[in-house]
Amino acid sequence: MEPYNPQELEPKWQRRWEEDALYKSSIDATQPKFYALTMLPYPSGDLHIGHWYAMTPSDARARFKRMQGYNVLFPMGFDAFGLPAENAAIQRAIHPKTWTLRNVEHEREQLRSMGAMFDWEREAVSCLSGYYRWTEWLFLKFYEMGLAYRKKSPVDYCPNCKTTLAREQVIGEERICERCGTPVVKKDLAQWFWRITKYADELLDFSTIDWPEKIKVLQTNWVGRSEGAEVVFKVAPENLPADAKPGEGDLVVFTTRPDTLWGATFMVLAPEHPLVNRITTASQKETVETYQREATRQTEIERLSTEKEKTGVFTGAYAINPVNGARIPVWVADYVLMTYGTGAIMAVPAHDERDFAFAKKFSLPIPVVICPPDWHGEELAEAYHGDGLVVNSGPFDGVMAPHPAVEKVIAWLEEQGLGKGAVNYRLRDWLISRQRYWGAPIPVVYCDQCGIVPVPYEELPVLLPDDVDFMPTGESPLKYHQGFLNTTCPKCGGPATRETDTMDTFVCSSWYQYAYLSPYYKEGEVAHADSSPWDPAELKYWAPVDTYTGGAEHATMHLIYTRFFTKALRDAGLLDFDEPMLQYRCQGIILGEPRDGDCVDVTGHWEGSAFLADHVQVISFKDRESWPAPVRGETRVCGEVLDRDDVSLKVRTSDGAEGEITVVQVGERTTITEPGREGAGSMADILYHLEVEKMSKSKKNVVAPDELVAKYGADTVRAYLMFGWRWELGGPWDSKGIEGVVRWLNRVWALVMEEPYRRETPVPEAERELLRAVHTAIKAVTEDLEGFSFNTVIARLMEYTNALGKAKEAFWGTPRWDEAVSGLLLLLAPIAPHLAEELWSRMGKPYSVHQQAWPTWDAAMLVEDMIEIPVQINGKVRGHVTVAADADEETIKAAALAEANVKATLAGKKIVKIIVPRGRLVSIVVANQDGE
RNA sequence: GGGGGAGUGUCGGAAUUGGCAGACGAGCAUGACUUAGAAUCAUGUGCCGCGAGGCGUGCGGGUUCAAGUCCCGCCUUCCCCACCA
Repeated sequence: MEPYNPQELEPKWQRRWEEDALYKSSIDATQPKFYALTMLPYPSGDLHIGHWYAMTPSDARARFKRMQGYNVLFPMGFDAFGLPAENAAIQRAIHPKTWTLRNVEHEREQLRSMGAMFDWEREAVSCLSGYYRWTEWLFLKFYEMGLAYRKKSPVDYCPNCKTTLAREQVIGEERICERCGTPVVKKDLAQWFWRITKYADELLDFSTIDWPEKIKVLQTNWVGRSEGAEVVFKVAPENLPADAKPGEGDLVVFTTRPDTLWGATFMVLAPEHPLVNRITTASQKETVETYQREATRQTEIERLSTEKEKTGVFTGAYAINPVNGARIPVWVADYVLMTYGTGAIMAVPAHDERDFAFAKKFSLPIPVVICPPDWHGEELAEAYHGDGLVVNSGPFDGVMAPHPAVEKVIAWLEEQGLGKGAVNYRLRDWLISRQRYWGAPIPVVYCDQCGIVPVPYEELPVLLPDDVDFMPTGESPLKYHQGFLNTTCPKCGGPATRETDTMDTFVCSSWYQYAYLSPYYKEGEVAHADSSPWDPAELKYWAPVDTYTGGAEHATMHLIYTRFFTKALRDAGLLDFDEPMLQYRCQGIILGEPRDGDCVDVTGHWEGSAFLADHVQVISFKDRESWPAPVRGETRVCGEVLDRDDVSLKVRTSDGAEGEITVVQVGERTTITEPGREGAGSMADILYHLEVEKMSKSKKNVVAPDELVAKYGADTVRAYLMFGWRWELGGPWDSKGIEGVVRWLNRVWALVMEEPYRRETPVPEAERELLRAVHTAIKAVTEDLEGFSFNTVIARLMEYTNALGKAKEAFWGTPRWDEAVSGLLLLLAPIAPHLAEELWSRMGKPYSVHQQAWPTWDAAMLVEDMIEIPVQINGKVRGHVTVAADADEETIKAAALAEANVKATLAGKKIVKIIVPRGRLVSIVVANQDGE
């Protein structure tokens, strides 16, 4: 038999499919459309196994949909603007464009080797002017709509990336940069923002989309809507400066619990609150100013202190509680944030834990909660949980809190003119300015006469100049490019300067799903305000995306931005739906495989507790069988490397769980050799012991898909990535597990290619069984592909392959066999497209397997004639009986009671009842003779 | 502190949504074919026990004829948010 040779047949079919434009997608009104999309890669130079893990199941599903009769669009492109290109330019004197396009070229080839059904005619690369002129166009549109504005404010700045970041791109408590992990600092800068907050409420509505619960929760928390009231407290008149304007003393606070207003005993302002300096009394001035300075510095330094002891100072001023006229002190404290609510709070120490802690520390009044004497246990318990009846609150005593007390108090505040119902969000407007070169220019000009002037639509694109000098500091070269910088004002014709900031790359990827529909639309033609960035006919047919797949790490970045974009584009009249992706599913992450370290055999001598090495001999972890036994001797140390840095090795110098560890110092004069390796080795080449960790180049635990494809073929890699893990969870790579898939695909090959040595005569029962296996497989594979359960898809296909292996001797050469094997190949086509195509053609079937209809199952074929059902006695299985599948309950009961082991177990027991649920199981309940 | 995942053999993971726990693989063991190995094929493989049998889905309760699955109370772990008023 000719062996299965994926290295030969995969490129062959890839060429054929391309020649025949098999995956070209075009509008066809007679067919239902299906827009399948998977997140596009950033062209960093090499696709890693994670890209394959994300993309191949998505491809399999797109292929499945196509066979089901949908007109499928499955495009691919590159998110090609971004910092790494610019850093490469600085480090290696290569232009970002050259670097990027070279990487695109390479990754495109890698993607082709996957054998995916990407429609390359629709490829879009975001750094090309044909693409980014529409990104600029959209900026102008948003500006026109009032969705883009420029504002000076304290913003997050990454000192390493040398640029500002959006709130979403600052991660965690350490407030580190999403890209490089450097802690960000605050800077006061004039920046461009997009008014995503306008859509805050709409972003909370997921009712029309099928997205994972996890992502919906993440986005909901990110938007952080809270309902409550704004209440106006007035600063005591004597604390206001003489030049105070009317209304200046109004201190607006936001609270979610207006029903606790009567319990407010003091107020707290954020240190940055504008009123602080106006109301602080002369005697408190110095204290307050010192505190403000410290608070500013605190936000700039890392705020890592886990012990968050409350700090604050008294302003000397008082305010009047509007609901009861109480005169309460106004404090300044950094636990109140200027960026949330109004930067001022009323403090209710009886109700709020933080207020309580603050009041206690500074001896501020804490009112005692008084329970009415007639409260019972239940009411007290509720009060303990924050629920209860309102007390000491004027007109609201006796009302149930928090509801309906909150609503009643809000209505009352509005009636009295003291406040109003209000909603607050955690979501901030999206800061899109980046102080870097490699991004889409912000199409705006600054004129001394006219101020901010948008570049006219007709003048787009504002091109990134190629002839720029990159600074080692990373500072944008656009600032020094006179040709780019100096321009004339489109309004008055006078001299003006261009905006040198570029847009966040997340802007480019916020609309790429529409860019694919007609890439670089109308390139070379002049655009106008009423143009469209895409072909309206394509949009009408394909959009929105039906199924989107990609990493969950984008939950509060790309995935929220693109929803915002779609809503804004809808309001601009550019499209007529509300959500970009109707269904979204996310995959997990493939982590590095745990491994032993290399073994080192070191000669040297001891100096104190450290062993100084003269010579290090490395024995690779791959040759574990030939490792010498661990040693810790006077002049020799030997064992597995557990860890490594530039100058030392941690070596495990004893067997067993305890693991004695010896530190080996490696100096200038130490020589390192490895058998089979030319020349002197270096510390960086020594592999150290790894637990499960993320893949990274420095740990040398990266799995390269190209190598796997070269060794096993793309179909095997595809199938293994679908089989090895629950797709949505991911997990550590297992280099042995792939062998199971190799064996399977070889069995599939042999199934079609190898005549059986032995023949059997088919019996009718075997034929029914074969048919049942076909239809069972069709049903399971169809349902599991639909439900993104890729690992069980493969398991079911393996089972089916095994069943065919058993049937082969009896059915080889018969129409039944042909039918059964064809079924397997059709089900296999989305998973292993090359192998399926090859075997399909070798069976003499018409090209192409990918243009065949997906098989359907017949429910009648799934029914078995005889079934084996378990018999339980008091919940334990005591035997099995085989009965006709359609046997009635009485027949089944009789069969069960006649079964030998059941009979034996029942001896001397009294049957209480017998249950036969759905005819699939017999459950007998017995009691002992003595009635127990 | 708040929110959301996850916890099943040695490992990856299955379990018509309450119905025989461990599908499908990996690994391991034994056997066949080989001078030998690799490959392949066959068989076995949750744990304890020679056996009958008992015990088993993070832990403790509960509901039920029947619980990995439902309810109550915990533990561990990962992720997100966090002086958010």
